Amino acid sequence: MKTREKIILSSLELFNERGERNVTTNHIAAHLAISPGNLYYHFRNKSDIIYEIFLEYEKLVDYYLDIPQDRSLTLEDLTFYLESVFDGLWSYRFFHRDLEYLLDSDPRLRKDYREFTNRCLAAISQIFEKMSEAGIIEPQPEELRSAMSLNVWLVITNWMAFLKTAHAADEPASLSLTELKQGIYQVLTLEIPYLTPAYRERVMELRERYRPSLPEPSGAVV
Amino acid sequence: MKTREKIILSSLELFNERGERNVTTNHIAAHLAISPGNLYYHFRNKSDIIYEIFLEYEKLVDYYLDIPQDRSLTLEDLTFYLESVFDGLWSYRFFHRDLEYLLDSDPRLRKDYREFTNRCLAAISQIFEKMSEAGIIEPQPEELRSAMSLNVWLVITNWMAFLKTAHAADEPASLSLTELKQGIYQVLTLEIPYLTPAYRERVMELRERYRPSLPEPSGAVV
DNA sequence: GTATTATTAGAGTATATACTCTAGGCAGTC
DNA sequence: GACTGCCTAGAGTATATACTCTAATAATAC
Repeated sequence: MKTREKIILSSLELFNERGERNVTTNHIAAHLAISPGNLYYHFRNKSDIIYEIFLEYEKLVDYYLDIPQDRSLTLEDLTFYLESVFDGLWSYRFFHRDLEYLLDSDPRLRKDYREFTNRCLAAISQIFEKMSEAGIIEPQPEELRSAMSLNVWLVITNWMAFLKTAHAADEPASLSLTELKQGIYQVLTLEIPYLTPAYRERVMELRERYRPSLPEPSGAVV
Repeated sequence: MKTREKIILSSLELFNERGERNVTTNHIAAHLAISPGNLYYHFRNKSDIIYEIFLEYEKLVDYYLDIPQDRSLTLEDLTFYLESVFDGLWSYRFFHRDLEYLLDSDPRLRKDYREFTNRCLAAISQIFEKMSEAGIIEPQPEELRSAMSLNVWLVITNWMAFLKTAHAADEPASLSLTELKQGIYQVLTLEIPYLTPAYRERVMELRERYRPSLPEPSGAVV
């Protein structure tokens, strides 16, 4: 593997594990057993590494959220979208953690991320539309659909932060993909009241599959 | 005003403006025109300042979310809760921005914040319960109510990050309390399907008051 | 083989950051 | 007026961090 690629992979790994703020370029070089000079031969600065990682993340999610226009959606499609999005969140989980700082330090990233968000929101809205076409949920006025899509986005992008901060374990790193996917349970909760009678039961079963196992982080009230 | 108190106020101000990560103890001292030594006479370290600020934040929100047990809730109560919570978020807006890092660097804060989250979730759930008692929303099973409460929490705590990252303006600081309160619109969106016929119209009017003015940040799809 | 280009090592640097240390001022009190 | 306790100044420090520079090595082209 090329050094450049190795740098990206290692950076992602370290960022995910320890948080971008806690990972220096020297750490990355040390982790790869290469010299700092070598790292800076391949990347002008830390921001550039992060930007490259973002481009990969963006590509992945755009790929997942490519909604077929020639056919209607099935429940399997919905499951795929949800699973994929949370897989993506997991693989690039450092990103949302320090998002604001990252966008403040790189105007390029800020612009791209803003457009990325808008694409995601449009995709979510489109999924809702096609779900109502498919008779899974009741049709909703445009305005409501777009507000709902935004809520879905907020729940998805904030679910990990919630887990990490509300988690009972004291070790911050102890977070699994399984727990992350309980976010799907939360997203499906948003859709419950809009389900058609024809699909209600099947979606509720789907949702049940992601129910947090006890002790659930949200339930335990002190 | 005592120096100690001035340090807390100035720190909060600077943290909110520039983000905790971009504000050093030296900045704080300089901003107050006191010496670093003086600052460290009053606080052992930066974490201690942040912890004190959190205690104030916690106290404020706990005060806002003190649900009266001897009477039922009105729409005015609901409005008050929503307005207050977003006021609180605004006043301590630096906090959620760097939350994960802050909790990782201070176990005391991690523990307290976890309990704080649980209290908030319990309060939201209680508000839902009392709203159904008051005939504002239809009663829901415990399980659904708790999942909904969590979604409300996720939307509330992530709304500001969304604004800051999806905002069209390039200046990161250009965010107003008014925009922040459009989060109320999003929260009320969550409740729409559960409204009773008796209250539906009034709540929809309330929601309308917080509708984002065009160009709305979420709507403009690229 | 030789010239050229791409890659790498590793020491080094300017700056920043959290925090320390010592000396001293000032207000009250006897 | 000197003692005491609280507060403050400001120079200083150890460490970290992002990044640079030079020289050497490996790969490739001719």
